[in-house]
Amino acid sequence: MGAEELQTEKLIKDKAKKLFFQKGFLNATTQEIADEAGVNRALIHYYFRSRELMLDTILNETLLEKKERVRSVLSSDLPFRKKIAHYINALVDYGLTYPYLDNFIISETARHPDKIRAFCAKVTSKSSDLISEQLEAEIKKKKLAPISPEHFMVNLSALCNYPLLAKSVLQTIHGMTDAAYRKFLIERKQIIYRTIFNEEMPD
Amino acid sequence: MGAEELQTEKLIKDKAKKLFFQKGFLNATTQEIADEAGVNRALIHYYFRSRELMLDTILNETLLEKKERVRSVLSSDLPFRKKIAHYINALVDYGLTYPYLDNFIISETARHPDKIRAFCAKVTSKSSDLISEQLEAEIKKKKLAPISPEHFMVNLSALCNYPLLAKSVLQTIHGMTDAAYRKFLIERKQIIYRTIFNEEMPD
DNA sequence: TTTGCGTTTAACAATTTTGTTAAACAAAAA
DNA sequence: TTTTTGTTTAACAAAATTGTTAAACGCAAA
Repeated sequence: MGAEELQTEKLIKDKAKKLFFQKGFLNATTQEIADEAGVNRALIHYYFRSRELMLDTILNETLLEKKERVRSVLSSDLPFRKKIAHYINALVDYGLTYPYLDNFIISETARHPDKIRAFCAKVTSKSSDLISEQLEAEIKKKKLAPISPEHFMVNLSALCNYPLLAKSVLQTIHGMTDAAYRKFLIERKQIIYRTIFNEEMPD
Repeated sequence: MGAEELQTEKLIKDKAKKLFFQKGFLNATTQEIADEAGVNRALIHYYFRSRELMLDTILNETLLEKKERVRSVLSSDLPFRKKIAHYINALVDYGLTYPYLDNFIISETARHPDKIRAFCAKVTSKSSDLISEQLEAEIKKKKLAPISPEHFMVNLSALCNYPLLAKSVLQTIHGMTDAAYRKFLIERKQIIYRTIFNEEMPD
């Protein structure tokens, strides 16, 4: 296998990720992907056999990458609030590169419910488990109002991910440029922390 | 025009809404819609001319309906916190019937950015405007930490809508049945209110 | 009854999209 | 140089999807 193979294979995957996860073109055709990568459409079948297998491949890669980032934050031995601050940062930053990733997963799993289990095993190693002990401790110390780990994590995911998903809509409603929306999302890191903890975010 | 026409036209629209907004089949074909409605596929073209025009129609209807519900809550003369409680209720309840509506809009607007303006004009009459005065008053009275109306509304939308969008994923991660997830969503109404206001939700 | 009109269907046509294959090509090995 | 191996392309085939049309159907009015 020459170096070219790895290059073009990666090129195709990168361009596909761009179309699906960055631009949100959930129905991008093999032709559009090939055009984006500047190669012949047949190459997609040469490297991945079928459109579906290519989707599985890039989703797999991306989920594993995201999972690794998230896991390393949540399983670190930082104090609880610092850990959550890092988590918010990681989630929003990752979302800035692939804002439509969740959207893709949602529509993909709606069509192929059988794939959900496999996907979920990759996306989150039940992140609520990773923080449940520390969360309970906080609650016991009366530093936080009682809340289940599940609701706590869903709150966090929602606050971080939704504004990324809904980018085009929110941006239009509030009349923001791309730059302004980016700034809005960065601002949100603090907002989210404050919403969860009712205090300023540490750095 | 006979009563039949209105019946089948509505039947087709209802079944299409079910496929797109309830089941999340973003790529449902005209054939699938026809099958779901138990009619010949050509009827879709008879009533709506093309697949795209039908999508525009059902999305229009649904957004207007949702907008009306939301607007009537936010423009009522209830006290602020009661109003927000109603809003959370309305949003989650509506989401329970059409969990994938946002998802549909997101992917549709990603493909056809020109349509965003039209959609947004229907979905929200800048809901942040409807509450900004009351919000500022709350903040001035020190009953709430300072936050912009935009961030406040995005927080609310995120907390309400994301768990609906991500239903299949969250349900699988936490191993919930449909009934359990529904219960989880109902619970969330209180959770969301508490997350925003740090106090129990009134009824 | 039959005429007319809106509704529904089946069959067809056109387009889009995916998947296949044989040949051209390039670079390294014999 | 020739061969081999892997890469890329163009052309073709097959399938899926949308859109069109003429005819059948059902029912109400003449």
